[in-house]
Amino acid sequence: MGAMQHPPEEDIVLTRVLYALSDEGRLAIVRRLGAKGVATCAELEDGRPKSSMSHHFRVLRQCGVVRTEVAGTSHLNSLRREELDRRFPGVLAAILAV
Amino acid sequence: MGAMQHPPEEDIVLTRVLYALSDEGRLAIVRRLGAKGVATCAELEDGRPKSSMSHHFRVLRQCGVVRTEVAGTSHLNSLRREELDRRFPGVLAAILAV
DNA sequence: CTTTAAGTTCGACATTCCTCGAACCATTTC
DNA sequence: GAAATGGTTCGAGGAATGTCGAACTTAAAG
Repeated sequence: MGAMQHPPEEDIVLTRVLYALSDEGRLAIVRRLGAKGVATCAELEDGRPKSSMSHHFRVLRQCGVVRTEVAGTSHLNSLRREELDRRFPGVLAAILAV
Repeated sequence: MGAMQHPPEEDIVLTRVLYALSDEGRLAIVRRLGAKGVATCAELEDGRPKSSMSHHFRVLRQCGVVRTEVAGTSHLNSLRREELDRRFPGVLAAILAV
């Protein structure tokens, strides 16, 4: 199960990113991810069932906000900061700064 | 029909703003509004029917992105830049800069 | 090899949302 | 006053989304 679906940098669409971040739960995930740097799905679940978390991570992945690397049975998630900042300078930073 | 529904500055919620801007049509409206400063609904319709435009303007209004002042039969729309920038510094600017 | 842990996928249900026509309301204009 | 203008509101249809349980997959551990 190697390659998670990550859009290439140039295919990242602003409205999709904004949509992904318009969900409180997902924004919370992104904030904590921004603070921790890297985290597994399990570390960020907040009482929500695994299937819900998986859904949110997929949304974040498909829109290009999060990168997921498989490490054994765990998935290591991190923000695609550089790519996002090149494509939409300042957007993620401004949102995370709130 | 005086008072359009505008949330006070402190009630503006980031996720709602992001959601409002996650629609291509609405983001286009906001961009053109940012460029023109003030515009009536009719000026920004882009082939879409009036009811659709009205819907989008209401979404933008309710989340605090747009302010609408009634002037006769026309509605003058503008961005709530200062309020948004106080509440979420840099967010709107970064998005509009893309 | 069996069990366990970490996530994903599938399916169902409820909710929300977008789109657009039709009817409706003020305000200005003739 | 009547017609025209600029928007809003209502309602319906259809698409997308979030939530969550259940079953499944893969890798590590025993």
